[in-house]
Amino acid sequence: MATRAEVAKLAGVSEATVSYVITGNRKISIPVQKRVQKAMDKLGYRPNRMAQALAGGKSRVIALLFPTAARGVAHVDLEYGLGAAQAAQDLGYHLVMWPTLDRSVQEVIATAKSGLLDGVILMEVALHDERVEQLKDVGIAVGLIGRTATEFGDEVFADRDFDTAAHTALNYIAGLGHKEVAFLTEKTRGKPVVVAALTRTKQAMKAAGKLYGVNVKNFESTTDPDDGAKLLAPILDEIPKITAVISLNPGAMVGLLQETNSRGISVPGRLSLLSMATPESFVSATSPRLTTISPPAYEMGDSAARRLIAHLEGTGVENLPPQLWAGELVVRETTGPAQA
Amino acid sequence: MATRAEVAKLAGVSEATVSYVITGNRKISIPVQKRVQKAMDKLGYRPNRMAQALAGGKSRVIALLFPTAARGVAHVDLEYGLGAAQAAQDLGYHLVMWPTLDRSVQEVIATAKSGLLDGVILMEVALHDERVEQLKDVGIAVGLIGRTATEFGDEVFADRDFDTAAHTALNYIAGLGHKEVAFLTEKTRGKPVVVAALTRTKQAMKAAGKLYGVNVKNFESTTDPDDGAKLLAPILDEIPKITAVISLNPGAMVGLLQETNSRGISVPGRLSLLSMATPESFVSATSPRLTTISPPAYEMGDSAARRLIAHLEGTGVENLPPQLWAGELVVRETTGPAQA
DNA sequence: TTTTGTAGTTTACGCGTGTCAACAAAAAAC
DNA sequence: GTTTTTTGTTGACACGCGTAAACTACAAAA
Repeated sequence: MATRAEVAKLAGVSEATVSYVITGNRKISIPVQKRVQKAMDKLGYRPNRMAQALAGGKSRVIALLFPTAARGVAHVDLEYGLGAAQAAQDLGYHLVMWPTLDRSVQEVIATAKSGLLDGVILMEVALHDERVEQLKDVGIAVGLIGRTATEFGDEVFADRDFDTAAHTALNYIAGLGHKEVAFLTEKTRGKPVVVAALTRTKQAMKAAGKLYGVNVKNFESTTDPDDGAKLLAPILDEIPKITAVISLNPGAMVGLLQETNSRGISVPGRLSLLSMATPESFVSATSPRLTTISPPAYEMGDSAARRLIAHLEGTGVENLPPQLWAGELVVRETTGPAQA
Repeated sequence: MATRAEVAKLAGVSEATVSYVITGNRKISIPVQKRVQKAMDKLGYRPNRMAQALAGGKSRVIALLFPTAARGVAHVDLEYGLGAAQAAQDLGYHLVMWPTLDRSVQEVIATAKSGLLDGVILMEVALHDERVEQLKDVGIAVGLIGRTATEFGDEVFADRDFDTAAHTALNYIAGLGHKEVAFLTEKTRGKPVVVAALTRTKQAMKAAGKLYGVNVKNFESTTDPDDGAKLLAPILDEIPKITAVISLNPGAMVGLLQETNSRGISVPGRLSLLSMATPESFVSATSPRLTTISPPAYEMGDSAARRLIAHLEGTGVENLPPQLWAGELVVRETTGPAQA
């Protein structure tokens, strides 16, 4: 653990010069730069991050909040996290995992005030998310995976492109001849948190339905597969002409799929199923395998982290990955032409 | 962001006294303690973690390595992470997510030398895992989820209790009258990393098989469900008397299950299926739902983190959660009596 | 009264860095 | 040749805390 002083002595320069070589905040002549670089290499020098953070007032650490209560923690959250963590590392930052049971940000704020955190990434964002205000009020930078009601502006976020996703879904479904479609969404258990994604998708589906001449009827369920299974009968009873189900609720969707199996309802013969939020790893377990339009979670995590860090560093928004992601339609075995 | 100096002035004591009140490393009279406490509360004081780390030589930050290459990152890894992160928070530590593509620890070592990391938790541990030596050689504390070949000693780890798991599995299976069992394990794609869990489970299954009078025949597959599906025919051809499959390979298991569905092989009539490593969230997608003995990943992450931190702080190993976890047998729909 | 002891508190410094203001040397302008 | 400007480098200090060593006050022992 060599220090700056040792590097300076070995290179025959002052400590300040070593610092400026590292940060590039002052012009240093090429020969001196080389001497310093050589000395650093020889000593295996790495600046002490704690000292950097203390002197510079920035820790270059961000936190990713995992809300563990409302609907549990899904595999998709892990992908967000891995994408964000990898991006952070690429940019010289680090990402700490921050599980929260109750969506409270008190501890996060305290930790940020203690200098450990420069910023926070939130998931499962509500349309009116008080966490965002609370954090911004005390001067903590916030990045979102998802988005509040605020229109673009200077918000730092990565989110699904709900409009495009809905259009892709209904264009595909309408193309197969389906006219009556059930749209399966989530009902939060316990504390009601209206996630922004839900509202936005509902709106987008409504609009896209009109555009493609498809009747979209909304159904709700918890994320418990058993609840999804119980929904099959009501859906078919209420509107017998329904020939397709599009779901934003992966848990309920697999339950519903299982129920079709056990009741001998042909998929995709009688009913086509399209999931808008099922992670790749999950699909392999379903049979028949679900047709999906899933958001690229890893890339969204990456984008959110890069945007937050760009915001922290005050660098521009050029060369950043996209803000909105529609996700690709992957046709598998649960969708087909509507019955005549 | 009040500082120690302000607290000291408000309380009418020296800065050192404030420090000692916080750390408890010197005896301070009760009245003074109360004055200081009151001053801290009034100012909303939080010690600056960067300064603490710099002065104290400890960052109280640990990293969790996510190996993203060999078999991808599974949901179980997220649970390890959440358990470890929560434990860390409870103990005043923080856990950074550290994805690694190639199992290299060079960057981790560099970061630890820079003072940001006090220790590291490794997953997917090999019997002879060079990462452990590399880290320990440079004085970085290591905790394991899993375990190397080293017998207990002073190793810091949480691992599955393979013997108990194997006994539970075979006791249950033998009790159903099965005599010939296929044991389905993982074949690493690409770089061959022999994960310790694999070796240990094989041994345990062998021993337990003898004990319960069950013939256990080993089969290998990648974690790709399609590969698992392809294994059904060979298994039934090679040893027609096989009536049960026990799997350590969740991916292959779901593929195999799907293959029984599509080939009309009755589960559990003709073949019973028992998975030893399928996360809860995954099970809900399978139909019929898999009987499992799964390790409690959250608790194992918790245990590993607590043990690593206890090691770092030099506190004893009393009051720590268990080191070995067998996991509970959850009987669902894929196991039943052996055919006569 | 002096000495010894002890509990409680403070002084003083180090941890390793970022960066401002000052400075020397070289180049440019006059 | 002198003054001004530019370029490159450095000394000095601040960041906020932990802690060893010194010190004070006061009680107990001699």
